[in-house]
Parts: sequence; C-alpha cells; structure tokens
Amino acid sequence: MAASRNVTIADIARHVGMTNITVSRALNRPEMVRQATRERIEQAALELGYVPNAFARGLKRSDSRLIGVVTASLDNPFYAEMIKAISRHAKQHDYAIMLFDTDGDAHLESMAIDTLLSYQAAGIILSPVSDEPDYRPDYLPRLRASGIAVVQLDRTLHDSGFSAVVLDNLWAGERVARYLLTHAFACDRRTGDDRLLVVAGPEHSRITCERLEGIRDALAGQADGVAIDVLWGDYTLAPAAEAVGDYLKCHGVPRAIFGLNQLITLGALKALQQAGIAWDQTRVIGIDRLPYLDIFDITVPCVVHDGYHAGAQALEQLLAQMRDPQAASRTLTVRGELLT
Amino acid sequence: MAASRNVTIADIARHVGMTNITVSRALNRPEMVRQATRERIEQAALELGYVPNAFARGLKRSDSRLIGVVTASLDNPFYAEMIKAISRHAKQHDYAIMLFDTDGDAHLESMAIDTLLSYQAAGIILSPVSDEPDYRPDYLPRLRASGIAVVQLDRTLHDSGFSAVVLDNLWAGERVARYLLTHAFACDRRTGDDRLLVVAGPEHSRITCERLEGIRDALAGQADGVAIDVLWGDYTLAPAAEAVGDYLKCHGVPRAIFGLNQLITLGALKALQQAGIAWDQTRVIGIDRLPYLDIFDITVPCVVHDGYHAGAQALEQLLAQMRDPQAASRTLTVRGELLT
DNA sequence: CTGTTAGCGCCTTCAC
DNA sequence: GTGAAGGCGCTAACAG
Repeated sequence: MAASRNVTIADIARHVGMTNITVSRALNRPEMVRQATRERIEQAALELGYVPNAFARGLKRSDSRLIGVVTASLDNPFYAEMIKAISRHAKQHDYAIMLFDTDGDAHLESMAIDTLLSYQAAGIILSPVSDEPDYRPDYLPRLRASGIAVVQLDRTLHDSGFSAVVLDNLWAGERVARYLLTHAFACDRRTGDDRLLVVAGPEHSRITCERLEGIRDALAGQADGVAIDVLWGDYTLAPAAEAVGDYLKCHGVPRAIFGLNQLITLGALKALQQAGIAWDQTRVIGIDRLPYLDIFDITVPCVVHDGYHAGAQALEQLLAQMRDPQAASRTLTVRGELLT
Repeated sequence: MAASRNVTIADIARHVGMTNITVSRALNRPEMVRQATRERIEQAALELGYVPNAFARGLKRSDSRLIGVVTASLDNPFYAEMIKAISRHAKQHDYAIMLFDTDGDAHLESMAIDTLLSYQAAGIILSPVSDEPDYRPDYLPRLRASGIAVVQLDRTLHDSGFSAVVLDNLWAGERVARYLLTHAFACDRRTGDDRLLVVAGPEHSRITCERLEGIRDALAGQADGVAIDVLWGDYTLAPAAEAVGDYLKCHGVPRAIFGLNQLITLGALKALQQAGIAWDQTRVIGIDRLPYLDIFDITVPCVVHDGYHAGAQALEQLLAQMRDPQAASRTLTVRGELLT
C-alpha cells in the first residue's frame, strides 16, 4: 500500500482547521503555540502519518543536519573505529551521517565531495585517498569556496589549510625505535650486521615520512652499524607480505621488522610464516594493535592509537568550526601508547 | 572566504544571457539544447563554481538518490564487510549512502528510519537491533505506508513482510554439528560424559534459534549421551567470555565449544585462556572467520559466510524493488562454507 | 497566539 | 530550441 502522496503540513492544517504556519510552529517551536492547538496538531500529525520533508526544510533554511564522512577504507579496523565514534557523536547532536567509501579512488573522492556540496552538508570529515604532497584534488577550490566546515582525519592534504586531527607519527616512530634500541639493538648485542627492516607506506606519504623521521631521530648516533632498510608499499596487507617475502629471500631475516600500520605488520608476519620462520624468531613491532592476539598469548609490541578518541575529536572540532566559521583552523595531534 | 550565497542556475542564466530553464536543460538533458549554448553554459557553470542544490531538486522531483543503511554495529567486521559491498555498488548506480549505526538502541533505530523517510530515501537496507519475535518497532506502520523499498539484511523483523537477505543458519548449525560428530563425538570416543557447549545469542533471536535447530537436527539420534549446554548472550565478546568463564568453573572443560558468531567464539577462547586452558585442549568451532589467525598457524574451524556477497545481494534486491515497487518481496538465503 | 505573503532552487507544462 | 509561469513543502518576516 504505497502512499499515493505524502502528507504535508497543509493536510494537517486542513484537518485541524488552522493554517500551515501554525502547524509548522507547533511541530518545530512548540512554545509559540497554545497548548491545546499544539496537542490537536500533534494528534493529527500522528494520525495522518505525517513525515516532515527534509528537502523542503533544507531548501528553505539552506542548511542541513548532514555531516559527510569521506574515507578511503572501511576495511581498516582503525577507520571503522573512528567512524563509529563520529557516528555516535553526530547523532547526539542530531546530525545524520552521509558516508563515502572512496576505495582509494581519487575520482570517487571528488564525486563524494560534490555530492556533499549539493546536499549542503553542514560539515565534512575527510580522510583523503592520499597524503602525498603531489596529490592536489580538483575539488579543493570548490570545497574552499563553499565555506563548509572541514576537518581532516588522520590523512591530510598538503597545504590545504583545513583543520585536522592527526596522529603523533614522529613520536610513534621514535618510541618504537627507542624500544628496539634496548630490546634488539642494545650495544652489547651488536653483531656488526644488524638490520632493521621498516615496512612503510608510499614513499612520499606524510604519515610514512613522519614515522620514518621519528625512527631516524631516535637511532641517530645511538645505533652505529645498524642499517635501516625500507620497503615502500600502500598501507595494505598483500603488497607488504609480498615485499617482505622477497626481502627475506634476498637478505635473510633481519634483526627486527617494523610495520608502519596494522595491515602492513600483519603482512610482514604472513611473509615470515610463509617463509617458514616463526613469528618470534625476530623482533616484530608495529603501529596499531593487532586485534585479539592476546587471546592466544601472542604479543607483538606496538604503538596503539585510540581511534575512537580521534574520531570523537574530529567531530568536536568540526562542530566547533560549524558554530564559528571564522575560527582559525587547528591541528590536533593524538599521541599513542607503546604496548609491549 | 565563505561563499556569501550559493550560485544557482539563475546566476548562470544571467551570465550567459539565457533563462533558468535552458540552463537546467543544458545541465540535465544536454540533447535538448543547442551544442553552442550548452558549451557556453557548461563553461559558465565551471567558472562560477556552480553546485546543484540537491534539496531543490529533491523537492521538485520528490525522489532522491539516497539509500539508507541502518545497522546495529559497525564494530562487527562482518557488518563492515557488508556495508563496504553496499557502498561500492550503490555508488555504481549513482546512489549515496546515509549510514546509521544504531548501537543496539531501538530508539535510535526508530529515529534513523524517520530521518530516512524525511529524506525520501529511495530505499533502505535494514539490519534491526533485534530479530526476536517480540520486537515490534513503532516505525513499522510508517515505513510500510511510505512505500519505500526495504531489504532486511541478516537480521529480520518477525513477520514484517519486507524482502530479506539472510544466512542459511540451519545449514550452518547442521554443518558444524556434523563436523563435531566425526571429530569430537565419534562413537568410539564416547566417554559417557560428553558435553557440547553452545555459546549463543539471545534466547529468542531467530538466528540463534535456527542455528541451534540445525545443531539439534544433526545430532538427533546420532549422539546419544551427548549433552548440549547452551549459554545465552547478545552476540558480543565480553558477555560470552564471562559466561563461558563461569561455566568452566562449574562444569569443567566440555568436549567441544561452539560459538554462534565471531565475537562469541573469541569470547569463549578468551575465557579458556583466562582459565589457563590452551585453546587446543578442547574443540572450539565457530560461525564467522576469526581474522588473521592463520598467520600464526592457529586454525579454529568455522563456517564462514561471504559478507561482501550478502551485502551486494541486498543492494541488488533493493534496486530491483525500487524499479518495480509492485514486485513481491523475496527472501534470499546465503549459504556459508565450512573451513577446517 | 495565529494568519498572510513570499520565496528558497529547481523542473514540469505549456506556449512560442 | 527557447521562454514564461507556476508549484514542490516548508518557514522567515511581518502583520493582526
């Protein structure tokens, strides 16, 4: 029994013998309407099965209760967690979420932004497909001109000027390196052929660069003779596994392996397994938690970041900016924690 | 530099010396406009940074390019996978996704449906907070009356009449039970005190009931003397872990433990660990894959379901129903596969 | 407290 | 191929 025509406030108005505006007010600003009138209207709305038309309202008021979330990967549990936080907090402020999974495709990202612009999104949380400096999406001028509040999350666009919530990647790199310094590369254990294999993201990715810089900073002067080998990748599992597999064949097992995110670390572990090397034959350490392994008494030390917190922060920042569009953009840095 | 006012087709029209309608046509039905005119208009649109107003369009045409997805848990990787599939396919058909994570809260679910109605969603994929027969959400009449296409995914509302994509739970239960019959409860191994512990969802959950029924069917007459103990839960990890922990204290280690979903199985394994019992001291088997454990040579047999496929099916079904609102509702069943 | 008027941006209908 | 008028449903602004 499909509704032939949607019931509008005009229908309600006719039904109770009032005009549209009174109905509109009764439903939206109850205090502006006499109690009795209001009750009759509410009653009628219920009976007729009235559903407000968000398009009409949006058109009239030219603002929306929509927040756009644009992300490159729903797969990544870290992103799933952030999205969960965003969704939960957005709801509390009566915003609905429009979610776009760009799947790493810049064109889809651009279309997502356009759709959000056309829906007059109140704000956008953006985690772009790439954080390399030469990625200059074509939507940037449009997005800027729109005046919509934007907060970048984790990944950022080079020089975009938008606010951001990012991880303390430098610290994470340093922290891991310092850990390795005492546990894998202590002076008294040097053999002269100590290698640290870092399995990274794209070579020019900001996040990768920062993490690498942290490593180099921490090791500088402290670890003579320790060679750092870097394998570039794209933050996903399969390429990391393959690259590490090849490395193992050519160079044997390094003293330690550092995976720059969860999927990379898992990929490295997979390569070890496939090479018939037990995961505890070398020191594997990563960024991001490997889920549920504690249940099997497997501990891979890692720097964990609170994705839920990061997501919540991003939404807070977004709301702040929506309230005050003039406010200067801010970058919030979330620091992780080493778990051993 | 916030946009003072959005640029509309009227602005473009003025800019090129035409009227609104011509601009509208040039942008939406290019074939109805002379080539030269169209090019001038497209050029102007680009220059002025024109963004169509989805609200105005939606208001006029009273249909939208929005598909609503309402789910109880983004956490569950199985749902994340389904959402990924939905999102990817929706995009291909030029639909945007409005995502609602109800977090298990019936009230939020109701609000989500109302929001989708008010946005004139073209269709809704619904995985409600509960699939128990006494859950009768208040939005049901409104949703029915709206005539919007609805496809339920995994969880279903009792007697709702909407289409659905569900798992073959009966089969999954049977399959696991048959496996246990040969691997844990083979005749020649009976000790007279053989117990199968099933860690389930809510007692009246359809999914739980079906899976249990499958177990009982398969075991009927085949496993005299095998006692089935059932622990009820809510499909999440912590309660399952606690319940299994208590059980182990009271009854010792059963011959086999069957977790009715991923999180439950992990909870059971956690309880074993906390009780100081190695995970391979008993036969643990589950529904849903335990991710990444193969990397550590841990194999917990399980029935896996293709969440991506299920999500894709749900969207296909939804599109079919949007095309033909008269079509009878259908229930699609997705069968899993035993992985040992 | 309630009503009148008008218009948000777009597109359908009918004319030219 | 192009234009003029009107209305989708709702709500600001100004009456009364």
